[in-house]
Amino acid sequence: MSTSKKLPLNSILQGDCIELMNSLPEKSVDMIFADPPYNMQLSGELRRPDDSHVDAVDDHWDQFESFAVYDAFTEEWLAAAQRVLKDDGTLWVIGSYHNIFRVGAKLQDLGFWILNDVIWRKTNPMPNFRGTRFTNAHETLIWCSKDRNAKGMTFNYDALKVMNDDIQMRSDWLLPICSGGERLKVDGEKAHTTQKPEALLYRILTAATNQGDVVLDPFFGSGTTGAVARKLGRNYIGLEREEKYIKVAKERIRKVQPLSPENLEVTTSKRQEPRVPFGSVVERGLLSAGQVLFDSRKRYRARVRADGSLVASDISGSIHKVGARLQGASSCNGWTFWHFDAEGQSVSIDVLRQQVRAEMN
Amino acid sequence: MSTSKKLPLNSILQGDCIELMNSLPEKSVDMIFADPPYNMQLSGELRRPDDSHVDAVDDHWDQFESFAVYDAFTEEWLAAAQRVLKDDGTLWVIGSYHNIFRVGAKLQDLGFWILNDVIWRKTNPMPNFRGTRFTNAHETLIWCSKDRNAKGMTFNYDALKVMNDDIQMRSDWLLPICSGGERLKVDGEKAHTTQKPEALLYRILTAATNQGDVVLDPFFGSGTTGAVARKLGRNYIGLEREEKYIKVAKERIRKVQPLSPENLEVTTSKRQEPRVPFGSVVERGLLSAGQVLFDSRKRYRARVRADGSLVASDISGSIHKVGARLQGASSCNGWTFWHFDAEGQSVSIDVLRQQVRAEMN
DNA sequence: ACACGTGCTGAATCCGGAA
DNA sequence: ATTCCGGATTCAGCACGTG
Repeated sequence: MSTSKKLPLNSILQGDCIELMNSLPEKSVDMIFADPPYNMQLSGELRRPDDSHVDAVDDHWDQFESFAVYDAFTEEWLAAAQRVLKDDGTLWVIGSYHNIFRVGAKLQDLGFWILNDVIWRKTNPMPNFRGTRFTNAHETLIWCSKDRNAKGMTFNYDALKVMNDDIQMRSDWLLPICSGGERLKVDGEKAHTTQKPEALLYRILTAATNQGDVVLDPFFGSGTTGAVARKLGRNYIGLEREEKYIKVAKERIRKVQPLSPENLEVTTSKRQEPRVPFGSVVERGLLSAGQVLFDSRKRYRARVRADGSLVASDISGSIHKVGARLQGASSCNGWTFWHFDAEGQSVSIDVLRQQVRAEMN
Repeated sequence: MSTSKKLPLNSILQGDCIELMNSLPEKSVDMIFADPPYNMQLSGELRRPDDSHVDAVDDHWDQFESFAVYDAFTEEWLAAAQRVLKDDGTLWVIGSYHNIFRVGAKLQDLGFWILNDVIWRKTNPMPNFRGTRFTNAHETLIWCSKDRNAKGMTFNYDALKVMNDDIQMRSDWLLPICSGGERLKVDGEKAHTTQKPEALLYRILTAATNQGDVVLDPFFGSGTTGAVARKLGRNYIGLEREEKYIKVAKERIRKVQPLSPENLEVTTSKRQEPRVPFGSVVERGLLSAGQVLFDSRKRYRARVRADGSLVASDISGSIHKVGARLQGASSCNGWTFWHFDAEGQSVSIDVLRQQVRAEMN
């Protein structure tokens, strides 16, 4: 399967994603994250109860003549994706009820093998303003391997478990939508109508790739995949048709500070009986990997890693475990033991736990 | 459209659901809940970490030769369902990633119009024993109308909102799986491998049907739909091939104590209250022509004319139109916008509407 | 500095009956 | 089938301005 073509790592290629994927060497990428057009079929405008206007996704790239046209498009890009994927690679697709059933059926038809469907539950979805439906509060992701018999796909089970309070990570993920400072703007307007939150890609890349892996995003848009890939020490290849999105994405990714390799080490195998409800704080960016924690008397120090584990000299593990080991104690409540520096102030990480709980209600 | 056939209300018909649906009069049922075979493609047996055997769904009725066979089956039962459904009826289907994408695509192809997809999040899902996937912690439901232009579907928005602490019900529902005393047993073994929890049907029937409605379940199984329908004062029709399930279901439903009608009344929408024209308020002398109305902040004024229209400077028209025009809004609820002076107190004219309604019954 | 209120916004298939 | 119009309808998060 070797090929003379070299992969255009950490760059964005402009053009049609199907042609571009077909121009890349086959079996060359470790993971594909795809956020294709949803083919929303909106009719008329929508207003909030306060009579303000809802800025809908009515971009030309989301318009298809019929299901048949959308299906043909879906089949083409999925087939191209299957070709460039390594035999042990995986594909992630995100969508809503408008398109995800069609995408899911088509990828099964092509021989992809579904590993999980994952629900992104939004903490802050747009309500149903007319009171005629349930709040459309989630989107669906499909995670699949190249075919039924594929082996060796990356799944960092233990890292995800640590990120989730030492409980096996479920198929429903609660995360906020992309808003506030994270939302890219150009001249005060949304740079892209459907920018995804970095926390979502953070979890996906942590779960299904390793350092140095190649991640392809055929619908690159504002470049969330690239930004998170760079932060997490993965290589990205972005495909995008529109010049304006490429410009925004390049600028965005340039500003990303990659985490250092030692902070990217995640829990790989059986851990030593830890109790860790700390991963979501890191995932949500309330603390970042590399941050140094210390106890209230500043006798001990430890460093945060990407999966929410701590490292101090030759010890690593959950916030509880490391706290206990350092003190020579049999147990320790890491939440109250560890502190971080916030503008000169020593603040307990328990404050962050409150914050996450508040968000999760 | 009329037919001489009478509906077999509150009974279970034995046989093939497609034939049976086609034998029922068309446009005759208000809602269909369908829990079709998931077509799980299991290979080999599954064991827990303690080496105990997992009792998997390996029933003969869940086996299909290929996606094509499953799709053909899906198309047939969906088409039959579409036929028996009233024009303002809705269909609910539940499935997992094994089948739901195929079902969703097919129902879109048949012209059903998706209203929501709903995620049933399980509080107590079976873990992934191998540590190779995310915990498969949810199932997906699709709620759809008969076609894109369907109108008048039942959705008890206000009732659901009250059920959810006065916050609009979201598309993700957290409910336990069916276990414990609710789980039907025969000779100590599960009576049916995929029995659904009554709480799930309770929410669905409360949301999308009214008392006295006819609910059809083409894959009746152990009869959860029938049990909850009876409890909630809905009529059910169950279709089931297997004698053993019918026996269990009949016995189960017989034991159900229906709730009394007054306990079944749910919060209703303002939309369902009788319309009162503003003119009748004037007609009845609750307000008289010449009276001056104003908004709550007293920024706008208008005068009532004899026919129930308002005048403000050069604008005249209904209470709604004048309110909208004055504010520069696209619409306005005149009933809540306008106030009048009653002995120094500012009173909403909506009070007068209530008065008329009270007099009307 | 901190509390509080106001305003804006987010992948949305978002009304129904009478004329 | 199309138009008109009465009148019902929103949650969480963040930015910003005021006290």
